[in-house]
Amino acid sequence: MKGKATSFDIAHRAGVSQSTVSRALSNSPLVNRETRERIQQIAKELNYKVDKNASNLRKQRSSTIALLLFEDPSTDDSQINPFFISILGSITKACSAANYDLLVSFQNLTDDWHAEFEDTHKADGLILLGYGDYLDYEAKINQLQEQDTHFVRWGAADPKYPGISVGSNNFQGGYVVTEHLIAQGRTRFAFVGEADSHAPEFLARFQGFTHALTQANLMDQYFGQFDAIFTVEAGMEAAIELFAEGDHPDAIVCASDLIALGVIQAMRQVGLRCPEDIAVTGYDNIPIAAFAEPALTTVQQDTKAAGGTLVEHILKQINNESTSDTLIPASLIIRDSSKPYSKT
Amino acid sequence: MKGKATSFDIAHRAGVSQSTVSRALSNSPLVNRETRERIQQIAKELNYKVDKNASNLRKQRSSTIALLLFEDPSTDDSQINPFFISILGSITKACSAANYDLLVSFQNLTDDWHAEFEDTHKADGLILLGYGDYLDYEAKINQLQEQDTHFVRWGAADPKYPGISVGSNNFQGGYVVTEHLIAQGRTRFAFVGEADSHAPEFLARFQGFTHALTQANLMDQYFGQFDAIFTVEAGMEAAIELFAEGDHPDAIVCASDLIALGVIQAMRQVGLRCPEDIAVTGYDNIPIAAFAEPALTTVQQDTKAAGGTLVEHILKQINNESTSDTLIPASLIIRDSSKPYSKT
DNA sequence: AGTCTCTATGCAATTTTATGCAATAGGTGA
DNA sequence: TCACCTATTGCATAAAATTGCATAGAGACT
Repeated sequence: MKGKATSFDIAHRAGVSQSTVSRALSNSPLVNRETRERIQQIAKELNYKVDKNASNLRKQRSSTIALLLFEDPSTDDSQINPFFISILGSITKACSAANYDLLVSFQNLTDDWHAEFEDTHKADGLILLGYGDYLDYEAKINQLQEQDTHFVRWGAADPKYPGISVGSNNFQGGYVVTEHLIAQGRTRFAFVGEADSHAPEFLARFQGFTHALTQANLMDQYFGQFDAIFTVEAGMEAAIELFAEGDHPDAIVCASDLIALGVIQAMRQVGLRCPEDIAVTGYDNIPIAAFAEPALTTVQQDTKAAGGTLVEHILKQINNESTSDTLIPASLIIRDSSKPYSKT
Repeated sequence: MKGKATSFDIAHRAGVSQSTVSRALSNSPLVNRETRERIQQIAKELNYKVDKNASNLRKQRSSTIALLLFEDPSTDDSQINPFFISILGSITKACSAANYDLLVSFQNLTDDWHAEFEDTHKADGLILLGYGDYLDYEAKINQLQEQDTHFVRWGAADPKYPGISVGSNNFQGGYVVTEHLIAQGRTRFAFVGEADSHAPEFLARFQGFTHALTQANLMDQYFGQFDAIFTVEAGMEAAIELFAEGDHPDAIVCASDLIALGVIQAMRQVGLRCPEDIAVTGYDNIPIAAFAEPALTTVQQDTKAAGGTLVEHILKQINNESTSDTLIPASLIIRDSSKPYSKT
């Protein structure tokens, strides 16, 4: 047999028309059960698979969604934020559960990605993943909206950007972990992590943090906030800067696990013990967190729900159902690094 | 304007035929420069993009490659092997550099993925990523070969499987790290990591390890090999088993960084110091390795070259050029966890 | 018997682009 | 002037599937 079999080949063998084959293979009730089974049998024998391009062209939909991952161009491939990886896993699974394919693209920011996927009919919708704030990001999001492209952003709802977003409740996460430390008897707090509009996630965690302190009347003992991007290295540097002040806090809330590990590393270098001298908490619950020394108290984002919700929202948009911004609750994971004084 | 513009719309505006538009947009020398520029100008104004499905259908190729990631189904989404993630990054970049799209799919092993992509014309070729040894894996690889599907496997060349493979030189990696430890004065070695056909990568590292020991005449002092899958937890458990023997080695070569971190953790629990009592090495150079306590000596696989080479091989196959198995050299990264006795 | 209904199937149009072949125009050389 | 060449453009078709509409045949009811 030359080349792949087409629906015409099957039609010929089954002695029916090609349209009947098409219907039979999509389990249409319009075709008699016996005929349908016979056709499906022949299709199996010939190893027939429907041609996605022809099918998509006719149907004017691709059953594919595109995942665009925006990363700080300064970080190299191996430095991809572990949280995004985890969410990528759950997105692929949610897609395949819905019988959608997934196109993945790491964007560098110069491309005209805004038209690259839906306009070409490569994908029916876009998932935008990454920490916001890029060159032209806002302008391109606006253009997506104008073009009626289906898209969902990962991140907090933000009036600056149009369209729907799905995000983790970073405010609540920052709040509960701080509340936990307060309950453990800590009183003098510092926060390590950028807390400005360039990193809205970190900012929200910081705001949850200060909200908890304010509620507990601990703002008068507040030690300060120290910038750090999401790496171990940045955490170490920030901690060194923090300790340079002579005095030190008794609890450090970090905006990510990697930062926390860096902070603990720096503490070890200056002879401070965790949690005896300073309790330290992270954020993300990366695989290593449970096995760090000490085991790291952290906040876990529900990546499974995140991926599933993102896909769900995109599918709803494709089907012209309405959606709205969604916040996914985060959960506190208590380990040794936040143990109270009394336990030492 | 209703719907997206097609090449007919442009033809109409430009007062030429649709075929001329098609040629002009692909920069064909068959069309007059002035006409071509006029057409491209109009296309830009109308925000026209070629319909990928129609184009693919006509051309009978998709300019897409599919990445199939096989993972142990027992691990959850967040446990994806960091090495694969890193390679994923370089694959996406290599693809976009070659103007190919990338479909990503995490396979559970029951699907008939072997026909799911190229037979449907969703992709022109397949990259198979993951540790081998799955249900029906061999049978399906054979079927791919029979169907003349273009594919490249990640992993060592293995006569059991047909087709081309690209892999990291794990034998050499295991060899150089062991050689390094020997040069540091270590003599009594243990290996932690599975070393059987279920984990061919680990096995090759182990074989490089024993080769170095044999060459240095240290096999009579060989302490033993202890099974562990690639997690921190498995490393801890293996180490506990190892220490249960009463005696201990002075160097432990681990099959992955996470295992090594688990081993160091277990050492700390039984009061053994690294590197003073036992030198420990990892494999993969994950982001945390440089900041572990002590900083971990490890072997780095060149993921950038890996992704690029995988893509290159697939593209060659698609263009009917010949390719052959490729081994990518690994490089040793020396840090504190392998310091010699004398330094203590 | 005539008509009506219902089911199953076939026919033909449609989706958009790429491309082999034909055609046209304008110029050149004999 | 005719034949021919070259450069450009248009025509028609093919790629493989989906789907609205038409219709054949069977059975039912009047």
